[in-house]
Amino acid sequence: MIKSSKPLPAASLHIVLALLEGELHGYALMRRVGELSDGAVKMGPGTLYGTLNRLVDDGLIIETTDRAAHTDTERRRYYELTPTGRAVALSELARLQMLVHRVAGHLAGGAPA
Amino acid sequence: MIKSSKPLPAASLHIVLALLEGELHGYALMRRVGELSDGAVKMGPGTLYGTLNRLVDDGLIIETTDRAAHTDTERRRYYELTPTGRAVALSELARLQMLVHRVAGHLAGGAPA
DNA sequence: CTCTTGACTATCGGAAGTCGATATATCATA
DNA sequence: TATGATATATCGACTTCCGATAGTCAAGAG
Repeated sequence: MIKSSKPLPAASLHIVLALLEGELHGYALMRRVGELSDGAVKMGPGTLYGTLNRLVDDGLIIETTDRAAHTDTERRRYYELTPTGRAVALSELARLQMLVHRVAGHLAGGAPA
Repeated sequence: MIKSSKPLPAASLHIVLALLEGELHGYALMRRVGELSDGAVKMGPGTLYGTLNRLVDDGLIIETTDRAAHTDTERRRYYELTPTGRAVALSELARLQMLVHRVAGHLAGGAPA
């Protein structure tokens, strides 16, 4: 099996998970990340924009140029997952699912792994 | 309403989740955290022991003195959750469950929350 | 007995990641 | 015109993470 790279840092993780639902711009991403955890996770601009650039550099997301082009007055920058980014997001999701399932399962029934 | 504090950093999170299953010593914790994610998360000693001390300082875990006392030759230091720590762990687990559920649900059917 | 290996705790320093404050600009509403 | 939400961006300080390193102890190999 292909050795998957290390888990994404928290901010990157939340961003790619949010982007599984479709392209978003930075500010919307900030809100969405908060919504997905009922406000438990609050990502400020300092974290957001730096992380966004890192994700672009790492090839996990790209800025969707079409959208930016198609309105003149648009300040928003939309981002979407690359195929790689999507794979990473799904892999991270699976990791979380497994973690949650195992811990919760252990609590419920004391069922062995 | 009790203002829930910020999400735990990754290492702390994994440690308290692992300790929901019962007390463990540092080295076992290292292994368990890896097991819970099929090796995806690898916590080295540098991360482990610093984090452990921070969690003790924050009152989320305590060293279980009884176990250490009851064998002479025991080098191991066992840790368990405090009531606060347990509450935090469960709250973090719930947060992850919600996140995973929402993202996965959206993928599956586009089903609304 | 000695040598190696694995269990186990521990610390250090640098790198990476996070956060709040701040800045700037647009737009809607009052 | 002034307030507040939208929207992007950067800075510096702080927190967190990680690999390397080090040391002790016990068990098994030679």
